[in-house]
Amino acid sequence: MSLQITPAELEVMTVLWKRPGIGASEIVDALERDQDWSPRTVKTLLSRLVEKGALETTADGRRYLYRPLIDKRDYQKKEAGQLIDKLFGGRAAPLVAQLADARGLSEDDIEELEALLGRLKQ
Amino acid sequence: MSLQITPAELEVMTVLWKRPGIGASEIVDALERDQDWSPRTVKTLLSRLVEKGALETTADGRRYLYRPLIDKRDYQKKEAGQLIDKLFGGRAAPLVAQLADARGLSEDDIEELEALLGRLKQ
DNA sequence: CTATAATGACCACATCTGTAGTCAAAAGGT
DNA sequence: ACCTTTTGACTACAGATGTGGTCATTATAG
Repeated sequence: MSLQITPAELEVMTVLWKRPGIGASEIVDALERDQDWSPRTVKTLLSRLVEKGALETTADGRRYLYRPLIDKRDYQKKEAGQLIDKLFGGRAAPLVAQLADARGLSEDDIEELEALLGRLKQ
Repeated sequence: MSLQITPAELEVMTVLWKRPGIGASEIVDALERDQDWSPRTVKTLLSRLVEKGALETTADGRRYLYRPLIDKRDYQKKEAGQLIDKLFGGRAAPLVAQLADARGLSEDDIEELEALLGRLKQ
């Protein structure tokens, strides 16, 4: 069940998580700003994602509309879990410590985390 | 400068971060418990890591001792940063929220995070 | 209607990764 | 002094990945 999504494919998923149900050309446009990919490349990534079961297509005239079949939150959870297991001994706190050290936490981050911790303590 | 370390290679790095300066056979032994790799496979990973500049070797008689050239903390920071940039819009708080949701935070985690936040607020 | 543009299907290809085999030199047991 | 074992060097090879081309069909602008 753990379909492997490569970094390049993730860029495509990110676009579709934001705007599910768009066609290939819109995806190409959306990616043009960040990536320097030919439309062919994006098409290939789309095909592979469909093949993998990460996207579904619905016909819309002569073209397809694409929609994610995997949930963004689920994917985030899986990736975050893998990271802390592989690199942080399965503990969340050291991860946050490294992040704080590497790039600092904004006031907002700190507040948000405090609120989160408050909620977790019931 | 951003030398790419693959998941398999990371297993080797993890052993060497824990016990820098050991030889190939010790590394093979250490990995035998978790991975099911032939000694040949481990050797290949070691060669590639040396080639990439992630490890250095020092001769010890007819064999090599291996030592990490990249710092574990730096690597952790880089990976954590990449994860939140790619998947969490660069914000730490949502990452922690997902982790909490996916696997829960222990009492210890919560305490540690609170202490960390306290320190960050000066 | 006809030339052009857009779209999907299929194909190509170098590099990276996982996973190991072969070989030769050196070290050690007997 | 040999045979075996250990170790490093070199080689192999399939599948994944990044990157993009060709072709045929269909829609669209004149």
